Amino acid sequence: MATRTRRSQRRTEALSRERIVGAAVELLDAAGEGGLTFRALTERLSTGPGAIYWHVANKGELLGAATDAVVAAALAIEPDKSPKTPQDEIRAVALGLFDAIDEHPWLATQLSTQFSRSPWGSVTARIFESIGRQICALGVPEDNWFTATSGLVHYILGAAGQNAANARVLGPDVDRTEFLDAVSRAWEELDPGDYPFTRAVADQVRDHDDHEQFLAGIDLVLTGVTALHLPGGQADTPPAA
Amino acid sequence: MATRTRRSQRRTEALSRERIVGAAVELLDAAGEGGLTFRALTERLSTGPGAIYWHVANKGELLGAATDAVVAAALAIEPDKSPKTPQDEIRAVALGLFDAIDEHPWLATQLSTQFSRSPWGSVTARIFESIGRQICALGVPEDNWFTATSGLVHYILGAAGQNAANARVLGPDVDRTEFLDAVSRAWEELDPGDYPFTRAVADQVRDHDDHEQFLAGIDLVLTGVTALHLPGGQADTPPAA
DNA sequence: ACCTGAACACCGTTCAAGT
DNA sequence: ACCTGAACACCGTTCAAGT
Repeated sequence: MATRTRRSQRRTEALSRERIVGAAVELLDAAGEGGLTFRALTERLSTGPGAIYWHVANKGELLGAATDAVVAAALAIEPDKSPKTPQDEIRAVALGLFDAIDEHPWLATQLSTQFSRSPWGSVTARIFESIGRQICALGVPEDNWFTATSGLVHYILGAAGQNAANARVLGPDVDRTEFLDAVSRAWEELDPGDYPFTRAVADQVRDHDDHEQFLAGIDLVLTGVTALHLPGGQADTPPAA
Repeated sequence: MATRTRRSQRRTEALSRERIVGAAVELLDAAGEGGLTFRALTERLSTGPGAIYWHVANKGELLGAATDAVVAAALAIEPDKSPKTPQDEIRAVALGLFDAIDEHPWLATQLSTQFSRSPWGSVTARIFESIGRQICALGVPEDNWFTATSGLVHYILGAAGQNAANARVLGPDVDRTEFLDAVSRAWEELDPGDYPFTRAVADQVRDHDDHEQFLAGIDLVLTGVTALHLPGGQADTPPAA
């Protein structure tokens, strides 16, 4: 408690939507979803709630704007190292999102919510589009475009979100290997009768690299995507009888 | 407004954790995450907040218990029609979750949260385990068990969640095809320069069957899972150069 | 046009007190 | 052991009033 937040704000600096969104991101980063409060926001910006409501419709819109800002920055990084395969392009976008969610764990929930509330609005549309284009470039037949793209996006968001959540379960400074060790031990103590699989998989958790694990999942889905339209593989012909 | 909730409660019936969880599920179903309130709960059960806190530690625990109850019911349905392939088994579990989330949309957020907060606790562990066993039965090499299983689980939760959210975007009685039509049209009106892919995929959205689409995604991942360990396919050997 | 800040209707949670 | 209900510290949001 009594954590001094910076008072550096020149109170003369004009209030703007951007400044509000920036402060919102800072609060979310510092204390998660619960940290974004109109009281905290007014204190940090040294104004009253009315001032904020003049620039922003409500808390929901503010959350959306914060999400937009962070994701847009993450997707914009990519410079133009020209010759890349569609797979590499997909991995780059996926890793960009993975790292953004890792830095801003609140993004995971927010993106899922926003993605489902209005898929064609704002950021989520850009994510869908950028993955979709590569699916298309991969030579996937048009019938499978939608399935393949949304499959990938769901995996990316889900896996990245879980990783971020794992990272924050304990304090920010807990040793990663120490934490994974604890998880692994917890799994190993499960009832052997009820959880044989989870127990067997326990040490795979212990020493896995986050990025590697994440990319392995991407490749898994990509393998499925490309295998589907090879001779003998149709969407309606499941992988085995 | 002024929606009459049932007053049928015999006030003499003893308060119990089960009865509280049951009421919580009803409130969540009726009005979503925001509908679960200690005031609403006390009214429905005709008690005070103190009584509820005697049976339940806090709101988080109550949400967890509600999630547990609903998912356990969904996974328990499966009778023993004996001979099934692992794929069929996976599809059955996936569809069970899909339908449960469709009936109780709040489950999506809740499961993701719970899944990441403590993967080894309660329901999420059971989901992971039941999918994992089939992955194992599929002959996937042990190295890929964890990746394959969590990939599938993420897809299932993500896709089911999005479907449920879509279903509730408009009122519960809006025609499905009418809604999909609106989405499709919205996509078609996107900027052709920025969103060529999304526009191209717009009519695939218009006439898709939810279950079919969902299962196609499952098969896509399953194809990847099984293809990985065929001759020539290793986890570290991405689907194309 | 932009900002102030008191006020409103909520929320989760606690706790002395009852039975 | 189980329940009551007033009270506390918080929310998001509004709005008359100022500049």
